[in-house]
Formats: sequence, structure tokens, C-alpha cells
Amino acid sequence: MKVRFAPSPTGYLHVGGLRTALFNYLYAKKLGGTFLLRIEDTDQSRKVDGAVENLIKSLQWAGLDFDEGPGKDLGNGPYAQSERLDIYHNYIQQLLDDGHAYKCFCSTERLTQLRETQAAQGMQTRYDGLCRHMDKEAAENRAQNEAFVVRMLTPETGELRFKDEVRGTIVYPFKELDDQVILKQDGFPTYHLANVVDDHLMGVDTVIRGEEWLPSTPKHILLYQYFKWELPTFAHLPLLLNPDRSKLSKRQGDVAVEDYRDKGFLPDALINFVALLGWNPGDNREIFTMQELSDIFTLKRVNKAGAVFDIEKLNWMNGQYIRALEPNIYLNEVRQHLPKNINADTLNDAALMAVRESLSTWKDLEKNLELFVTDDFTPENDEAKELVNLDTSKIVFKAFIDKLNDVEIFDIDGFKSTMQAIQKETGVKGKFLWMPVRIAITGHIHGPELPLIIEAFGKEKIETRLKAALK
RNA sequence: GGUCCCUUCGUCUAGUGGUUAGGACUCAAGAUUUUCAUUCUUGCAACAGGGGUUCAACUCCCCUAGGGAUCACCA
Repeated sequence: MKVRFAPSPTGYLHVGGLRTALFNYLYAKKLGGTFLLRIEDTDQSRKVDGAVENLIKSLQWAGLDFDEGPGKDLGNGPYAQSERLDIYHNYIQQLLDDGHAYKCFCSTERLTQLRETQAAQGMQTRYDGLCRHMDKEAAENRAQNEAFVVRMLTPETGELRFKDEVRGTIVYPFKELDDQVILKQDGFPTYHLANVVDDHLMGVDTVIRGEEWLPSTPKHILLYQYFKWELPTFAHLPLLLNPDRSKLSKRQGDVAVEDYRDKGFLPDALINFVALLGWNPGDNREIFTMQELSDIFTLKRVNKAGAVFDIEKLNWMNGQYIRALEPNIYLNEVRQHLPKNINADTLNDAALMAVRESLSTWKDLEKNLELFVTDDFTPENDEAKELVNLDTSKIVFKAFIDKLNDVEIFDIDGFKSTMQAIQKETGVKGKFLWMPVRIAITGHIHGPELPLIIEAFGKEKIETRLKAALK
């Protein structure tokens, strides 16, 4: 069993592409098959430097390693279509010889004009077949010194019916099919031809791709029939949508996988989130490792309707992942995702642990960590000022300073019992006991749990700030 | 516009003829007797509409409406 992910190198990996790649990957792992990566770079005008490297990097970041593809030749390479031109030419010639394709000399201008008049008349825009029945010999002669493209011949009547694993049987009337160009003037094949030839030659037997390919699937099937090749299984995935339900696109938010990486999302969380878009396990579980996903993945549970990419839920899920990290892994990750303006040396592990529960993404580190790196601890507003200046607060501060030499203050349980002791001594309790201490040492009304702050701050810092608050 | 696909809470979804239509995110309230957060509890919130079929339809069929994709010498 072999599946493939066949993106065109546009410069980055789209999250929709990530979802397609993921489903292919999961399906291959589930069935013990091969996950192949092929680069569909037949459009020279859209070449982007470094796009392939970037694509592979994003795939790897997400944990989707391919078994076969660029750099991993299993005997079916090369895996970039721009390096397979001779192969395509052979098959196109075969189609020509068999009468399943013909050379077309129509100019771009004529075709554009044709489309315009058709559109103006409310007609379907399609090739009018001018070169379709041209004498073969005449065509060969013209081809000697005229530019041409090759079009595949499509039946004029009848219908094509095929089975889609997620949608069931789909029927297209042949008259809807245009004589698709399969070889461009520049000598490159179009997607349709290259895709079919490669899938066959590379042994791909299951095609899992986005729904946008559904309308061109009949053309691909026709090609398989012309070549007398065995048809692969098709499964068209529902689209990922913008909040307005149009196809997920730039302008309405981030679509590149690297954008999500840069915004501080964990690869596992992104994968988990995207897996649940258009697929579900059939029970109420929502958090899955890659292994769990591949164990239970099945095309039968893929939905038909498009799914809105809801960033709110991704945020929530990412927070779940951050909180579920083993402490040492968490610490290591945080240090790698520290904002540039924060010096890692100024932060101890206790401070990093203190902010963990308030993180949704690594990007939240900056604002949450601020109180641990700043020297400013003046009360943030009038309410805060009032609380530190209360008579009872001063009493609490004094009592606290007296106990500063007890080491156990600085661990969580020790601090709690110290506070209880102070409560007993001073009679101050609740909000009036805790808040003044918080504000005196951080300046803020809100923040992580006080014991965690105390642990992270250490004696010296607390002493100076408490003494300052007494004045 | 033609063709094809789709339609359960705002969003992601469960559901396969008989259910108080379930879960999750978001939002609201409460609790965790220090805040925010976390966590927990509770709550708000949906079968697009109309016809059939059936003792019985969210579930099956038809129509309508709405949404989407696609109609390139781009993938």
C-alpha cells in the first residue's frame, strides 16, 4: 500500500496541506504502507527558491517523516517532476500515437477571446475543438515550425462514474469535460498528466487529496483508462475553511505551518487539532498522540463537509499540551522559546514553572514572565497602592521580614505554613494577608500563585521590596 | 452561469428509524475560602425549509433554499 503527498513548492506548507499530508501519513502508518513525498513543480513561472527545503522542514517539524521521496530514493525517483520530463514525453507520445491526444496550435489570444465570448453569452467556457480533427500528417508538418500544446481527447457523450472513499459514487457527464491540455508549450506537462503518470509509475494505489481536486478526477481517470492502468482508490478530503466558510486562505489569518510554529504552537498540538478537522475517532476523546491517531485512523470516519479552522480551540488545545509536558521537557522547551528581549540567565526554573498554567502558546511567555525580569515593583494602580499602605499590611510585612531567615519559607509548603503563622500572629487574614504581600513584591494585583513567586524570587529580592513597602 | 460536492449548538463534532439529540471550544455563573490563570461543577446554545415513506423520522426518498469547490498552456 502506498500513499503520497504531492505539493507544489510555493514557498511554504499550507495548513490545509498539512492536514492532507497528515491523513496520508496516518493511513500509511495504520496499514503499514509507504508514505511518499513528490514535488509537483511543473509550473516554471511559480518557482520559488528554497521552497522544497522549506516544505520538508515544515513536514519534519510537524513530525511527518516520509518514507520515500527527495533524498530517499526507493528506486522510483527522481521525485521532482521537473526532473522527469523525458518520462512524460514518452507517455504523451503514446497517447498521441493511440489517438487519445492531439496537437493544438491555437494561440493563447484566440483561446482567451474564445472564453470571453463564451462567458459573455452565458455559455460554459471551454475549448471549441478547432484542432481536434486536424489531419494527423498536417499537424505533424505544422509542428515542425509552429508552437503547440497537446490536449487529451475526451468523449463527447456518456458519463463517467467513480467511487470516492469519503463521498461514495460520483457521476460526471463527459460533455462537461474539456479537452485538457496535458503538455504545455514550454515542454512541461500539466499537473493532470504528470500526476497520473507518476502515481502509476511510483506505485501509488491510494490517492488522498483535497476536495478541490474532485472536479478534475474524471480527467485523471480517463488518463488511467487510456493507458490501461489500474485505477487507484480515491478519497477527497473536505476543505479547511475560513471563519466565513470560504476556502482557507491568506488574508484571513495565518495559513503557513511555519507561522504557527513562530506563534508558539507545539507541533503535537497543531497535528492533534488539524486531525480533528474533518475526522473524528467516533468517541469523546480529543487529545491524541501521533501514534494513537495512526492506530485508530480510518477513511470511513472522514467527514464530507468543510471544517472551519477555529483558532480559539487550537489555543486551548495548545495550552493543554503545554501543561501536559514533563517538567524537565517543559523547562527545556521554554528556554528555547524565550522572547529575544529576555535574558535566560536572569530566570530560574521556579519562575518558568510559575507561569506554566497561564500559557496558551509560547508567545504568552513574554508578558507572563515580565514580573520576574523587571526591577520595577511599584504598585500598578491606586487600588494596589491602597492595599500596600494599609496599617494591617505594614504589620504583615514586618512579621514576614522577621521570618525571612527561615529557609523553609522559600518552598511552597513552607511558605504556606509561614503565612498561616503570620495570620495567627497578626490576626490579618484572607485577601488582606495575601494581596499586600503580592503587591509589595511584584507591584501587580494579578499574577501566578504567590508561593511560586516567592520560590522564584528568593530572599534578597523579597527583603528589599518588603522593606521598601514599609516606608 | 454550467457541473459536482455539502448542510446537527457561533465553531469542531457524536448520532445510522423510537435518545431528555451527547461531547469539546467559546461565553456565563459558582466552587477551589489571595488575584489572574489552571482545575472542577452547572448553565446558555443545534437537527436549513417543505413535501413524502413509515405506527414512528435528525436519521430513508424527492423538491426548494443556502454554502462551497471547480470550469487555465496554476497546482
